[in-house]
Amino acid sequence: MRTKSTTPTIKDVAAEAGVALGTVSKVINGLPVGESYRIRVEDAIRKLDYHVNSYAQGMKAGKTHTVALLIPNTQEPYFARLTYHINLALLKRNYRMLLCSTDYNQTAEQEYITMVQQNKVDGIIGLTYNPELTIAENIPFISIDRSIGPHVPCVASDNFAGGQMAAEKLADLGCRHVAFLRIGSSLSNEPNKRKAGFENGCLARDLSYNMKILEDGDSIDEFNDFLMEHMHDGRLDFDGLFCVTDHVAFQVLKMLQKLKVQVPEDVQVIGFDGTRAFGKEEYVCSTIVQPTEDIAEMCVELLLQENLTAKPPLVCLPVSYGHGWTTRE
Amino acid sequence: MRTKSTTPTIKDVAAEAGVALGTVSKVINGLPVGESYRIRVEDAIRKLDYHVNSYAQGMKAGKTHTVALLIPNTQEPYFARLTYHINLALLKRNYRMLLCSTDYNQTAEQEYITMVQQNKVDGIIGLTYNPELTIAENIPFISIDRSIGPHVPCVASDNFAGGQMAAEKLADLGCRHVAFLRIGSSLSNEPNKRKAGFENGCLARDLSYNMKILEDGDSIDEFNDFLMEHMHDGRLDFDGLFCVTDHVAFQVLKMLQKLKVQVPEDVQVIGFDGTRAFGKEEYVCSTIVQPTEDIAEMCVELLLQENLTAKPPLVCLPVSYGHGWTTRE
DNA sequence: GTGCTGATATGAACCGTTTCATGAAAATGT
DNA sequence: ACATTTTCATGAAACGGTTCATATCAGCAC
Repeated sequence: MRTKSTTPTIKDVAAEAGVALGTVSKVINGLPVGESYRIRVEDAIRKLDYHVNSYAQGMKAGKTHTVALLIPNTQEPYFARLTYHINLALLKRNYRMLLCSTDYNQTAEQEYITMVQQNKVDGIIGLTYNPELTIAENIPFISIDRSIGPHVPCVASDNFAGGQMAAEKLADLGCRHVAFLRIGSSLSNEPNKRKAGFENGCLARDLSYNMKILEDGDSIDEFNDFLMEHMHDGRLDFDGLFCVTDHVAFQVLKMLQKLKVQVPEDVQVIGFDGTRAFGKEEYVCSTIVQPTEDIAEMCVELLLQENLTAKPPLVCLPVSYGHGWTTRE
Repeated sequence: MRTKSTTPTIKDVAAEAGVALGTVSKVINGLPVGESYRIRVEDAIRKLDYHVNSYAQGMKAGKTHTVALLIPNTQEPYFARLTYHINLALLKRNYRMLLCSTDYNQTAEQEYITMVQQNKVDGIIGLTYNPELTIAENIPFISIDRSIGPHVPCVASDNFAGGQMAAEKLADLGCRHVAFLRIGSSLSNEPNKRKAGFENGCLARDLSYNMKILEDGDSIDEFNDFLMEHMHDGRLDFDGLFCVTDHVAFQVLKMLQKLKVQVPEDVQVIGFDGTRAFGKEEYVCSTIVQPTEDIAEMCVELLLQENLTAKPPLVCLPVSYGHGWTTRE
């Protein structure tokens, strides 16, 4: 009657196989071991249904095989998509993900960083607009969409090219007068380059353009005011519209509907992100699609790559055009 | 020149404060300790910026303070919402969440369970329709939306009441002839009770009703066929429609648009879940709202509650009606 | 001053791994 | 057959905490 009720340890395996602890460890880690030993150990592992305790492993190695993801939430489609792909990319490499939703709360963000220190994660992937975030130099950090400092690599879509692509697409679709609507953080960040790219594209394709730039605190209603200003005799004085995100596009489309402006007949609209209804249906509007999966892969790759030499400060990944109902063609 | 570059340990704190290891441990865990000792230790902790290594803690205690969430993905709105709230509920209790996206892959699901054993999580919260899932009895498991076995508690919305509520709401809104559209797993599960609830509500309110029940593999186009069958002279022969999920409602609304049926003038539509555009805007359609936050809290509560005595086999939480553009009023 | 009690600080042992110095056995050379 | 080298299994020590049996000491009674 000597049933060990506890989960088997490496010691139990060693006893069962009649070998030393170190030998079992080697088998587990795929290190060279005599064939007959290997077989005996493998049999014992099977017999006992042994699984390594990765926390004990981690404690010894000083590595936790865990990466924290710092992100405002997991409900907005872009964030949900990022979370999903980063999680997958990490699991693929046998890493765990510690999800830290910050809800744009800056205090929470800093607290998470501390918590993350307690949990001894191996690194952090963070999407944060907190300007005051301080990042201990000893923790590897990859930032998404915003350059935090020279020692922190930033991964983002090629937002400039995306803005340019939006302008060119509108030009291709026959627009002559276009507008750009933006709301977001005034902090220097990658998505802000969409504006410059768009301007660039407009100049290249000889489009006249207007802009309305809001900041995070501002009311979305100001876009409505902007639209009204540009209505003459029930018609807008532009025929193409580029919104900084699909979310903004969504809100503006509702305003346009109220104003009885037909989309895409009277004005064509392009958003940014590549948001799909229910995460899998068609695009909610015509859009510049962010390569979320590639961004996720790149973040994880950069974070986990061993040779720390020369991590690039900024990686821009190519975007593509996604057709939705808000443009013709 | 004896700078310890490594992170400080409890030993360093003890040395700094001039006390024993056990004393520091007690301070950390809030156990009674002489006032003068406590102060010295706390000063030392502050001075060294010490943080406990929770993995070492966990190894000794045999607890990992980690819970696995087994869920198909984090992109579909309902799943994203669940993920978010479960994560929050766990963080609140100082637990970590290991996110396991299964993408409906049954092999992956079972593999995750194994992986989860390796990682020695303290428990699992799972939303899975895998009928073959075997769950080791020694791992605490809480199932969402589906009863897996007598020893596994199931947490869900009150789906029966939700179906009933949909019927009653349609009746209140003036409908006389209604229909129910469902696609989903044929496995016995909680969401399937929406049908019975709806029937019940129809009978109570004297509504005549039709149903179209598909199974997971079936083509969504069959709903289109159903609609066509019920079109006479360009009008549907029912004036209220209940869809098993907002996602189905979304797809059916597109079909209705193509068929030139006006919503909500010709037919009013109610979905289920409480999906919001971009996770924060208005409901994408009129809907029975699942109390996601309560479900999350309940799962976590049930999973972590110490006294294992008498865990309820099924917990149903009340739903509510969420008004969207697809119903009048 | 002695003996007893209660309160509380101490540190060795342990949790489940990995690592590495040690030494035994096998392989090779002459 | 013996010396030398190579190979490789062994198990103690360490990782950073917690626990608990033991040691220390102050307070009190006589």
